Amino acid sequence: MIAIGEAARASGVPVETIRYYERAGVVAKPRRTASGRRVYAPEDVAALRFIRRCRDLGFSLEDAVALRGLARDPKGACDAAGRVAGQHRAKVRDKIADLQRLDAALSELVANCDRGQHDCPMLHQLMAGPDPRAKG
Amino acid sequence: MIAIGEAARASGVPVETIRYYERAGVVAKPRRTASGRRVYAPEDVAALRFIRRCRDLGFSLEDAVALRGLARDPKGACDAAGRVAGQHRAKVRDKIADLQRLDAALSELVANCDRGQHDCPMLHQLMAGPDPRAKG
DNA sequence: GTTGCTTCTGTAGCCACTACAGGTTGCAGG
DNA sequence: CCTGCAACCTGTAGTGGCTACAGAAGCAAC
Repeated sequence: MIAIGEAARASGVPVETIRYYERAGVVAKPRRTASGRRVYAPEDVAALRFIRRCRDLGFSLEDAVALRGLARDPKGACDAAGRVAGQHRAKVRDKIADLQRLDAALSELVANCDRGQHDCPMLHQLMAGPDPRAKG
Repeated sequence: MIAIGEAARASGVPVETIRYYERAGVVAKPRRTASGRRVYAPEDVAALRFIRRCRDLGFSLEDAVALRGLARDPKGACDAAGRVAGQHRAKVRDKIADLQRLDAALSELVANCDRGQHDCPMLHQLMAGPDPRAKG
């Protein structure tokens, strides 16, 4: 039974974020002392740590809550968890691909730059580049 | 001299976003008709298109505004623009690296999953994984 | 004149926090 | 017992870059 500051240290979740999680319904409301201070049991700390690990892996809070639910459920949780993680990984890979396209486009633009030219080819490209329809 | 809807079509920036850009000081306030409707000149549309291309390349609005300023300035703009773009590309690459680490971690976790096991190794890992100090 | 599209202002919501302001509690030292 | 200070409390506003309304008004065509 520890205070919020110690729970923060033990879970790796900042104090303000713990309170935010409580407000947002991500974790259960902990008990309080007579004076109104939050008091955390070991399982509350475990929940916070679980959420933090999910967040470190890029899962949304919604996914994190779902995974936490699955972790309690002994039946068929592995399949479901695998599906959640698989979908998340697919999104991560999509984003990597997007960023790699961005990197390539930026590299092409920057390549002809920074040589002190009169007319900047990058700025020219930005002014006259792809038309609105070709957005992708 | 066109209305906002046509400016949106011509620039590829949605109407609501154009108004948001105006509020946020990203683009200059356009003239108005007697009844208060916004009226856009070709150079206003060009500015919107410029901002949109910057956004498509992942630049922040702040960078987009800076680049637009440089595009007007004939002196030394290329160097400065190259620096802005170079820094942005570095951030993009950092993010790619982050996401690739995420992808690897997720792949490892998912690998032993989705086989209908009794105890899900991924959920176990999330419950007992890296401690709060080893956050990176 | 009336239908229906466009435009107007203003505000709230998204995500996941983060950072206050302004007050209370708890504990240690003197 | 008093002082001082850290930790805690609630509530609210801000971040970025939109997006989505509500409710009113203008404008063109039939």
